[in-house]
Amino acid sequence: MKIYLAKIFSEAASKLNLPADAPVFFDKPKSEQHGDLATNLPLMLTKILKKNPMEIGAQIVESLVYDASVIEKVELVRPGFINIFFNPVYLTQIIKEILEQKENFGKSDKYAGKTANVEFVSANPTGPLTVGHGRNAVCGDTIAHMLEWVGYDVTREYYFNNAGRQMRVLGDSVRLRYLELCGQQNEFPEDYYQGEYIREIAERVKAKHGDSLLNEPAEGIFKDAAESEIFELIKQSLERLGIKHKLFYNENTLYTDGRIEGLLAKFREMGISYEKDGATWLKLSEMGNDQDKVIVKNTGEPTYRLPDIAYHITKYERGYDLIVDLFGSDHNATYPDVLAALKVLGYDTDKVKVLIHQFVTIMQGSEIIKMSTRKANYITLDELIDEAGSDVVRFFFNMLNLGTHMNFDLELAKKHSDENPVFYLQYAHARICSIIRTAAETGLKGNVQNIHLLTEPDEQRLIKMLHRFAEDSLTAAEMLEPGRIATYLKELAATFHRFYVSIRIIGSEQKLAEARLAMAEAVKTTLANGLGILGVSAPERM
RNA sequence: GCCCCCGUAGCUCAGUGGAUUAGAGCAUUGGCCUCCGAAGCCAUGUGCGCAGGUUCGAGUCCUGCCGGGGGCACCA
Repeated sequence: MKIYLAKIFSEAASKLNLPADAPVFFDKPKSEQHGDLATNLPLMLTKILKKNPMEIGAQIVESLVYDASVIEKVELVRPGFINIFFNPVYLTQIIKEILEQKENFGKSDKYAGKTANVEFVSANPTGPLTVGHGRNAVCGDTIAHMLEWVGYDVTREYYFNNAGRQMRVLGDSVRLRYLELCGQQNEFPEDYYQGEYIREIAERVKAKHGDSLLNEPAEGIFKDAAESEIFELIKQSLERLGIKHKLFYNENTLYTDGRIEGLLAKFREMGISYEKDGATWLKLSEMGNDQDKVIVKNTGEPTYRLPDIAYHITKYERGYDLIVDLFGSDHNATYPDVLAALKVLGYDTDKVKVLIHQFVTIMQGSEIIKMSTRKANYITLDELIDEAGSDVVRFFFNMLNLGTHMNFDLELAKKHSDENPVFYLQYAHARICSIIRTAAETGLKGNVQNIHLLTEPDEQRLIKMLHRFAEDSLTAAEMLEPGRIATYLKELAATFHRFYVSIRIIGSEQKLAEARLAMAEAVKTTLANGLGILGVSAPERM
């Protein structure tokens, strides 16, 4: 649609000898009276041509050559907008397209042949996933879906670290609980993992090994048991939300395959690292960042920055066209270091999109719940799924833009009533399914032969919504914003519900009824496709 | 002290520099089912944190301030 407009406008522009690079930009006007699409081109050209915008507009409109079966009317209004009205009959053709393309309707092949890597969740296996991780998990998966929707071949990846201090403490936490179970009282440090799941792991270790591990160090059996059990829990939680990573990348492999050493050598060779106080520093201040940072501690252990850089290099080497990292806002200070280093090393950092989602504030009633894995003060993602269900959880996280500081209302999420926004969409889908069932009983079936009859305002509004799907889902993918899909679907559902109450399908004149039913099926398909991107089910009945 | 994010209706949030009139949902109040599913529809509102600036035009861009969240470790 916009492509066609761009074409006829550029033809007009060349006739008028207007600058070819003029910013032709079409926009959906807020008011229906202003047409279906509008451009402010005359206003934009005022500056360049130093002429009255209305004069420029008049010339453009005069030179426009368009097909009357596509565009019904073009009008110029003050102070310098050109409004375009589409031909209603032409618009109805979309219904035919949708019913032919079915689950593929709205997809784009714009990025076909490209590959993308989406790294998300990436929580270390120190405890069950919390509601806070839920946002990252759901949005990451939806972003991956969106990229697939527009043609990318996507690798969903989970990066984790099973070495380091956190994991030692975890192993030792299990060890101490085990000793307790064996009758050896001990002081359980406050900064150890307090969660009940630690005891459960210790119980299973004891069931398997009895008292034989009294002198076993934390690092071995205890840590390994904790890691594998917790990782299983995490994978199960994710699976309940329909999330499956293709690759779990262990930070440790970066050490065993020599990448860390190699990278350090490279930094030395390039003269961008130096030794001070027994530690190795990276000259980030020379790369435009605030200050130099330590990459190897005086204990000889690297800080997270070094493996992070090495890890991203592996992503480049694996040849992705797009690299997406989704982090919580607690990481917002770390990624600039990594990007700066990559840039100095000669990598194209434009390929990397670092997305930061803001934290989730959990509200239970009016009470704010502060969460901490260490203190075992949290609501797990599993508990939330138990109570609210996967669809609600996915929709809640998907319906907000990443930058929004989210207030997650547990009470609302648990309510299976009209207060819960996800049901609004699912209901529209189920309602259409019901209509189709009822119609079938009387032998009525959708038919695209007569869709040109759909010219009522409520029908046209709905048809125009259908036109927006492909474009809106492409924009959502390019902007990496799941919330846009949800916003679109809410509008589509609302438009359908309004149509439903004002216009009858079954019971109207046969040809009209068939056309309307075909349109309803198109809406159903579009809703299902959109919900599919979000990972939310489209039920036939509720 | 510095950096990132946010501030839109009572509440949760949309809003890609444009048009007399800034939108949804929930909550409130009042209507709508002998008729395709009322988990729906219609009606109901003194709202863009404050102050400047850029622009023909600012919720949207810039600066400052106020308020909230997250960071600024030889923790990840």
